[in-house]
Amino acid sequence: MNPAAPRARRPGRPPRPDSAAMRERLLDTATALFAEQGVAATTIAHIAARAGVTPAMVHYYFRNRGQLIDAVVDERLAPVIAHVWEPVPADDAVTADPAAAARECLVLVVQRLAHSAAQRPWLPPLWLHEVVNEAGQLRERVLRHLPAARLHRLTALIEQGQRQGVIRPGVEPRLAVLSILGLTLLPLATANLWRRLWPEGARAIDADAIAAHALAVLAGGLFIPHPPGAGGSA
Amino acid sequence: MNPAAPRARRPGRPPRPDSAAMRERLLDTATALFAEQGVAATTIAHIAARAGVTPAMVHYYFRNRGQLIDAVVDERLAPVIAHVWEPVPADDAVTADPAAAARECLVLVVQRLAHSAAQRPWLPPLWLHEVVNEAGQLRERVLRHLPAARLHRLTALIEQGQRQGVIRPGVEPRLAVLSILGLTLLPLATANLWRRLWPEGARAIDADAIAAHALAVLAGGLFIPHPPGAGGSA
Amino acid sequence: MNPAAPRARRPGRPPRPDSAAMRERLLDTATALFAEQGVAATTIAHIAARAGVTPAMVHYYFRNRGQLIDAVVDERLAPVIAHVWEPVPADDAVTADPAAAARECLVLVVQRLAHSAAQRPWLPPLWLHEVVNEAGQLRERVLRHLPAARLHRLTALIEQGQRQGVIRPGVEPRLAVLSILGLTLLPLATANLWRRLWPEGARAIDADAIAAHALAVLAGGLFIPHPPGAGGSA
Amino acid sequence: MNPAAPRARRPGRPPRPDSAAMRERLLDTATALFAEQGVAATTIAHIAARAGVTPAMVHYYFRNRGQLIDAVVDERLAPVIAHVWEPVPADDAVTADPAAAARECLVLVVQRLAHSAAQRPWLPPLWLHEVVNEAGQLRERVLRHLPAARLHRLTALIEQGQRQGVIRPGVEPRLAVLSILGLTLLPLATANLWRRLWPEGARAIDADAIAAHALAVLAGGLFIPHPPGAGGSA
DNA sequence: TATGAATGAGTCTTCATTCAT
DNA sequence: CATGAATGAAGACTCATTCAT
Repeated sequence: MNPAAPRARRPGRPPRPDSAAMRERLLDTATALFAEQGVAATTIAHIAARAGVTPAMVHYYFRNRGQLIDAVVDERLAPVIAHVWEPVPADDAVTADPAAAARECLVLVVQRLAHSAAQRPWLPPLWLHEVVNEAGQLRERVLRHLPAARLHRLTALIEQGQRQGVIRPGVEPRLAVLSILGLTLLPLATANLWRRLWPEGARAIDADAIAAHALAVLAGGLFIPHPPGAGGSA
Repeated sequence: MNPAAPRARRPGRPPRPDSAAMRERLLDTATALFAEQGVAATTIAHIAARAGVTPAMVHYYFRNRGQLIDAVVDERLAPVIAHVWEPVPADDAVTADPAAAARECLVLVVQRLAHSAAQRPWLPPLWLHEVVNEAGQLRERVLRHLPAARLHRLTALIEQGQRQGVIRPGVEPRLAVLSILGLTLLPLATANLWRRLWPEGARAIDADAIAAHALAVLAGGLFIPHPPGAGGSA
Repeated sequence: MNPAAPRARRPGRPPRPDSAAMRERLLDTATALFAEQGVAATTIAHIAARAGVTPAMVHYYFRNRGQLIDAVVDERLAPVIAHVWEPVPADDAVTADPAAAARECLVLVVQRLAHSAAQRPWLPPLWLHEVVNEAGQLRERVLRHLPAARLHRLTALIEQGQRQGVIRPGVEPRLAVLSILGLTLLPLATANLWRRLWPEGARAIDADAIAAHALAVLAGGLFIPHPPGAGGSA
Repeated sequence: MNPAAPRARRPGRPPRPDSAAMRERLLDTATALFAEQGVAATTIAHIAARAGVTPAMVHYYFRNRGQLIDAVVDERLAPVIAHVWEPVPADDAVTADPAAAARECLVLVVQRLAHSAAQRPWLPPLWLHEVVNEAGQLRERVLRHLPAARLHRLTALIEQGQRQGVIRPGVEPRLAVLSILGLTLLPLATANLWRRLWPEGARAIDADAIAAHALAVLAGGLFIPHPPGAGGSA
């Protein structure tokens, strides 16, 4: 992350900056721009300009636009996805207390998500872009990297907990995963947008705060049940 | 060099009825395509082709790309935004039971959101696009239409409720609005994407189901507090 | 053929020169350049420049390079091919004197070929290019326009004549068609090249001379049989 | 600014044996590709790829594209041209029977041509390409290697024969050379193209067959003069 | 009201070529 | 001897926009 260094060189001819490093740099630049502007709106020339190289060089490292996008997915997005969902077991082992297991996964996933996003500012916007945009250029490529087994597992845990009566009946288990994403990625992606709506002086809302809020809502909702006897919600 | 001048219609007199209908048609087409493909990826030619007219005609009705986008925001997005948040009072009147008021607003907003989205499939994707995309072409224009006062009001209600001890302490009031959006728009926008992940036969997840789930989570979280009377969650 | 006219206009904005005429002009220009430089070496920009328009306009009339090439084949080459070979009957009717019929066809075809080439200087080079170049960009497209039935017919006539003993035994009927082309197109295509090899003052070799020479050779070869009555040659 | 200077090998000393072999290999590859695809359509990268080396290496052996083309002409085409026309004497010695001399040359030239082409499949297409293409990249370079004296000599022989009344009057002496080329190179270059037009089973037309046919036509034309007393042809 | 014709600017991509190693 | 890295120039093609009709 020392963007100045490579460019501070004499205009003449910079020393060969170790090919692999250049590749990584281009990949970082592309990922960041994809997140900032959207994939469709990001041209090769943009990426090259920000990385301080010629457009032809981007083609030199990534034969064409499609392969550049592939590389971003495979080498940037996929690893994070794998990391975030890793706490959810992929197998179908029977569990005595599925709700407890689910809650545990949930906490870890949300924390990893928030942590990853804090380090990789491109993650939330890029994800929302692709999850959302029907014609998103990363969508199909990202889908191949979704840990379907783990997502199913988490859904199943919640379903079982619901049958045991420890997961709220109004909850739709299949939406649980989306709720996690919605409660974390959307705030993370728009943090500096919504900040405008509140007085500047206010305490900032960082990734930890977002994770805490998401976990609080997921765990117990916004409202505290009416003291004695009263049920939960609408 | 004021390119609009020579052919500008006088502002008062709208084109004849047919013409107005055509305008609406183009606007609908543009909105739909923006939602499907993203604004950046949608060309004037696309819109014209789908509407069965020439590209030149799109320019005839909307002097240029920018004004077309403006029109989409002003005449399609803005009204829905206004409608959805209308249940939240814009004034700062003091309320005895802010949490109850918040809960009421919340229910209505989520329902209106789900209902609007059910009728306007372009709403969720378009919204997520703009909220998210740092350089989204609708972003700034949409921001001008956000009912800041109402959003502040809802936030304030929750804040007050929290001070009264009836809103869960872990909750960050300023994220409440985002939680609403995240729990509804994300599932709505990706309904047919996530559907792929679950067996086909399963009960479909429609707008009502999404609203119900969102409300359940917002109201009481996923989990039912263990022993009767005991506190909520972590 | 008044290339100056359309371009003599004020640089400002030429009147709309009747779209169909413009298309023809571009087609002519493309055909000429293809013949002069080869298809592969002719860029859209070349064509546009020579026609005095912008490259974008060539794309306006011919969606892309492929369709431009198609148009050249379909609207320029194909008609000439059809015209040249029209004298050869396409059917398989039995003929009493096949050699006489063949000779008749041959004369007409060579004359039409020479005549067409005289009017369309692009014909010989373009043809040789495509017939020859294994990867010629017109090749496959031209092949679809070859009057296979007529070519077969001419071959058959010569074969029959050969069986009757009135066509020289050394002749390979299937090469007859190629001999026609070789004896006419090659000289036609290279007229101004070979001209350099001979003194300038000499009598020019025009299309008629080439046709006459080709017919003489085809009919009786270069040499006159030695003694009256004796056989032909080696 | 003489880019060649810094690395130019001294002209005298060739690189070591291996290196010379590589040069030959590259030359062969280039020649073959030029014939297959045309010079304009053949990139350095193509040549390198087929030869299994890097594009940079092609530049290493042939400073630039132009010199590679020069080498192809000088080291591949020129020797064949010289060999083919060698039977025609270059001097202007007086001959008693010019027609007989011409016929002798003709037979040898056609045979050498066919034989050379059989061994070097690139010869006919490459030749036709260059002879034909007004802007052919080999044209000017090949012209310098044409044995003008010999071609003139052959033309002169035929002219003399014609004055002696033993060469058919319809024949144009200056087209004789072209007739030779047209009757051999065109069939040779398009053998496998025209093959498609005839039933697969038929006897193949190889270089010998083409030579025989060409000689038959050149010697006596297609048709056998009408038996008694009759003159030649049309 | 509507559109066909036309274009400048910009996109992705390829290619010949150079140079340090 | 050989090549990976890098680039300027150019090619095909697209697009928003204009304008005369």
